[in-house]
Amino acid sequence: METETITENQKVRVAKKLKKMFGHMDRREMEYCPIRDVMALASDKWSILIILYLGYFPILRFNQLKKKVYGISNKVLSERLKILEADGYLSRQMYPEVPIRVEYQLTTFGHSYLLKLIDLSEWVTTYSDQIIDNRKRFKKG
Amino acid sequence: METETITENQKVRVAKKLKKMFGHMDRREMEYCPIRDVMALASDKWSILIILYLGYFPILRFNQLKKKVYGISNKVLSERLKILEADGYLSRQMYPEVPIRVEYQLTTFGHSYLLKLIDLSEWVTTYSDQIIDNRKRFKKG
DNA sequence: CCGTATCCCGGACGATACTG
DNA sequence: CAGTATCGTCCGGGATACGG
Repeated sequence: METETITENQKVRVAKKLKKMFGHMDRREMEYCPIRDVMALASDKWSILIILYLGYFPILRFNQLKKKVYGISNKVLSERLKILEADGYLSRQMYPEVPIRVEYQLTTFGHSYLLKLIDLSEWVTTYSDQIIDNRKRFKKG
Repeated sequence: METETITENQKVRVAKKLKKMFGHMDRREMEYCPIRDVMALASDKWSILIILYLGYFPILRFNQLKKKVYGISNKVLSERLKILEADGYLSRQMYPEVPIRVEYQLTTFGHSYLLKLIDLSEWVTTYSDQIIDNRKRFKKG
């Protein structure tokens, strides 16, 4: 399992993108930072899992999500859902039946984010064995 | 600023990828989860910023990084660097001069990860205004 | 200069109980 | 069923000082 080497062409494009991004970050320095204030809220382990599961199962209810996202507590799940809803990644539909029913699903915007998240997750799952291995070798030597 | 709609073709590819990923995650359920155990360690706000800065400035010393990654403390920076080094994203080169000099840079592996991270960060910076806006409207209504 | 060591605090998180 | 409320815990993370 070998990581592809980076071509010069890629390097140039990367440099350009970074330049643009850092320009963006500098301009509003101290005001707000997209990475800290936006990305961090949707790229923690819980949020990622929630979004991926909603990508896989288009509609999920609260307790279904709770079962899928193993180990999450009521409180944290409810908090995360509220944040993700507020930021526009997912929608919440409540049916005032008895017992009550609430359904969550990704918005169009959330689907767009899902694509990016899948790319990243794919990369990570592909290389996770290698990373675990790196970790072990680092510990030893 | 409109989010592109998702084509049927994309949906199918997404479903396939997710199926593969979740299969991967289920198979080792309880043993370890790539998202939790690998991705989460390299996708928190500090790690992202460290890696992006090392993408922009190929070589950085400890205190240079500390200045760039605004607000990070000695302790956290040193912890994150150790994790990122252990997992293979970056290398640490020490020159036993007086005063000592230590240089950090991305490995080839780290560059490969950087590409994915840039994609995500680009998406986020592109839509961050919209997200902030979503957030405000949610608060009001 | 590059960190580690220490101390301390606030906030994140888990568990549980409870309500509409 | 879908959460909220409450409480206790724990640890991430900030500040400072110091050692190699």
